Amino acid sequence: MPELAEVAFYSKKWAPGLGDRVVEVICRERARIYRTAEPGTIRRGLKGKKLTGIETKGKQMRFVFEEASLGLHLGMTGKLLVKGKEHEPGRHDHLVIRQTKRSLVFRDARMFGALKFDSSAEPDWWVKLPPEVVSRSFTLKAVSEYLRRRKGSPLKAVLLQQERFPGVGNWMADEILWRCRLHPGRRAGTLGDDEVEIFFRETKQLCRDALRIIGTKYGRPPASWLFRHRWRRGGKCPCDGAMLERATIGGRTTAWCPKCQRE
DNA sequence: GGAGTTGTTTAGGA
DNA sequence: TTCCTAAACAACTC
Repeated sequence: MPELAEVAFYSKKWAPGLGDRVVEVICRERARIYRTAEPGTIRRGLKGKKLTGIETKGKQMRFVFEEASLGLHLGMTGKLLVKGKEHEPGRHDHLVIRQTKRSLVFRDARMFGALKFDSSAEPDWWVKLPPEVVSRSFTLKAVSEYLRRRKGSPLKAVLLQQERFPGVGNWMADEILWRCRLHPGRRAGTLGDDEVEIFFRETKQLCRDALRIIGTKYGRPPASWLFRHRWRRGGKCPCDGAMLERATIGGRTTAWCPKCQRE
């Protein structure tokens, strides 16, 4: 489920644990989320440490402890919860961090999520993440160059590239292209300068809007967004009422309006 | 029972 | 080399 704004929202779920110390770490050892970090390392590295900070970049999260960083990606079905300090881990609770007053829980049914651990303050895997779409260093020039580099790819596939559009996922990509009135199957190299500029502007703006609406209180986007119509059978374009189309583009289910987003 | 799911990585082909 | 696509991962819902 989680894209940029949902990740921002979920990261705050563990905020009640800020300033409190880790008493015990429970890992479901064989869970696939440990493919990128040893459970033993995480257990030893976090025990006794105080949670001091929470950050997100795109779909990545980082929980900062004293002399330790825990990286966390929610994958497709990951969720963060806070439970009582005696919380008995459920079937999909693969990581439970017990503090003095509560348990911080990472729950993930499909286990596409992943963890990372480092005992330094600024681990490479965090520092080297690409600039956020809403930041100043996300520029028209960078987007324009990237579109040229991926000139043969459909726009939908390009927007899903985390190295350039960190945090953009399936529904956000559809929403951006719908706002731009660009067909998702359009090849990246065929855009004119004016279209590139619109693409750049709408990408940034949608990320801002999503963070505002979903990022802090998990609000529901207004009915004027494609979001509210894209999954419904017989969904209609909120702009002109035309029946939405659906197909696999860039390997993912894609919805668009055939009337305003012409090929 | 089968198809589909808001993500990422990797293998292999062009 | 570089870029692009499809498959694999796993569990749940419709």
